[in-house]
Amino acid sequence: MTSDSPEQLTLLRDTVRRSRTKEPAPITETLPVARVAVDVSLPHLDRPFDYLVPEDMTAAAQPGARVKVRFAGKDHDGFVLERLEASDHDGKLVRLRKVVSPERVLTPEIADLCRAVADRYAGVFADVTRLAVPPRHAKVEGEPLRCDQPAPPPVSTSRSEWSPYPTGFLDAVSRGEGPRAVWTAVPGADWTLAFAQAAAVCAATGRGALLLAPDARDLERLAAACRAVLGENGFVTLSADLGPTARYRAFLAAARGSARVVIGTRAAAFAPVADLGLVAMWDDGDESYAEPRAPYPHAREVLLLRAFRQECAALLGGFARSAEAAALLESGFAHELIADRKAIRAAAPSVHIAGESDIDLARDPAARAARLPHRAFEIAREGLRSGPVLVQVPRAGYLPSLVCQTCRAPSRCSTCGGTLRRTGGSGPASCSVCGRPAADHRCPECGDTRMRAAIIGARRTAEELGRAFPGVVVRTSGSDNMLDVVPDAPALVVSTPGAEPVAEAGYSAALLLDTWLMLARPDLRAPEEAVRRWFNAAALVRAGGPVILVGDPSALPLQAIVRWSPEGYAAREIEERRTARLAPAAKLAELTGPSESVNDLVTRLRDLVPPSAGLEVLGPVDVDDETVRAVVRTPRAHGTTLVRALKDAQSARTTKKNPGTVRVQVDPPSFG
DNA sequence: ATTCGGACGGCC
DNA sequence: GCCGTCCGAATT
Repeated sequence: MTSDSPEQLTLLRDTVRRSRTKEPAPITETLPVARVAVDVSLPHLDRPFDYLVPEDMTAAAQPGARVKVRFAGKDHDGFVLERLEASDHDGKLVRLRKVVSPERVLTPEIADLCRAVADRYAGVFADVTRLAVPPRHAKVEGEPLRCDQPAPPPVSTSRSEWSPYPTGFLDAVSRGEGPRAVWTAVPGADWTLAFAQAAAVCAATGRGALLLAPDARDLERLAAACRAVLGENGFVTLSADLGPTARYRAFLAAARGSARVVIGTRAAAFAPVADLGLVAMWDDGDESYAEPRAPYPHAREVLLLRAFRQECAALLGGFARSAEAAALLESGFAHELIADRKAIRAAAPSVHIAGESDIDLARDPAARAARLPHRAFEIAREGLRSGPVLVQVPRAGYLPSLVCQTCRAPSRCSTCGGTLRRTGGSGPASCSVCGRPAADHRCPECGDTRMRAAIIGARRTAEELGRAFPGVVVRTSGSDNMLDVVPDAPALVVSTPGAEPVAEAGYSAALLLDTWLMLARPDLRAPEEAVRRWFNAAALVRAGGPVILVGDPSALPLQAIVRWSPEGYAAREIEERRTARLAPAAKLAELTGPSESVNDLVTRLRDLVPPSAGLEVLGPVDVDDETVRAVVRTPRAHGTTLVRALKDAQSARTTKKNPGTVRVQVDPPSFG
């Protein structure tokens, strides 16, 4: 056993003496105050608190560091926001209990962003930081830093995915400016390559880029494009389904500035990219961008807040256009980035509508069972000669429609011909179009009066198609078994919306079945959502290839696809939202909770919002036995007033300890 | 006199 | 939300 050195003994004696006599470590002399965001999600405590920094913590307790502090008699986590000479707090300050890690995980830019997001959604800072900063994994912090990447290879402009579009946006990015654009991609475009190239242009100016994809599969494709354009080490992927360890590792790589380009899904909207020059998002209408945890921020809004605050470039890309994106164009916040009509027409598929009534006329019984009109059947057969054919089928359980018990012909309303459905479980059947109850239904094909739920789903459709096209390979892709890519060979690819694999050389044709089912969902956004999914599916078809939409030829959402006019549809959609006074034309919030609590909040809100803001209260209506929901709204121009008042009303409730909690959801992603 | 509980105010 | 304190009422 070796004896301790004199220095160690002195240090040990000093520490022992201090702990025995409870003598505290002295407070540091330089910037002795730490302003801390304490992890409490109470609205009335949603502000920083000041603590004293002991000498031995001063090096580690830098802005962004995770700390433990005593708050209201309990230990809480928190983040150092800044270090100060002195506090403006009148009472006496307490010291930090410890610095959990010196890693600066909540950088000043992200702290500023979290505050802005909290304010935008009437939420609290602590809730947002929980979304922005992943849980710590101590082991990862000790790992050696990944070596710095070589400069990204220059982008070859000749093979640029951006060649069909005006050059203004990328030119501005390359000059280090912050242009903001809504990019409507030409059908068939490889957006992943376009995103990677835009990131490369940004990275070449020495700034960072953040690219978001809606789901893991698209993210993997984006990663492949980034590998090709930026190199293996030219970017880092950040996504919740990496698992906690890998996620924290990727997060740290960004926070430490060793990754200039970050790609990811929803949660990566908060990624601490150093010196941010570009934020980009593909298909902003995809519902997976909506965060399900309080305060329910949408990744699109998070990116736009970032772009605005850091004056960086922003790009919202898609084959379709969301109403929100259209609103950004209207307000002048962003400009349109779109190819000329000629280029679009040259790249677009040839889209036609086949009426549902044609299904009954289909000669082939197998085609009829698969709900294929004769024309769709012909198109598929023709398409199968030269490559894969995509068949999009709405997910099972969208709406249970009814078919004849024996012959499986769709059961139709005797008055208007609409499809029959059962509204609740085993309730009476009624028409989904005119609502009349189907009292004395009789099948026109076989005379049977009995009906049963149509099994609508990709698997069943695949079976029926297999029978209709004997000898043809049938593949299915759905949320549970997603195909990423299909080879350039004849096959029927049956997919639920959003799960469509890309085809190596494009699909030779596509059939979009049961379009009415997607339009009939009881959500005011159903048409916009359906249109987005049809554009996304149809964009996978080769230029000029046939696309058949099975549905009502007079329906405007279907006609938008035929004319390939995402911008026209979005403009019309936003006009409708304006007349209906819905988001984004109005500012709207949903208040959910116990009846008394919601009523209390609404009463307070009425007191806090000046009459000039034009507050409207709809409801409350019962959700279940315990819960009610009210909707409040103002014209968009008074949105900030409404949201601030919601936060103040919530604060007043928690200060006064009024019972019950009310969930406040600003701009709910679905409505109706 | 002592203990218990419920309401209330503050949280650095 | 949680803790500490204060006050009144019940308990010995």
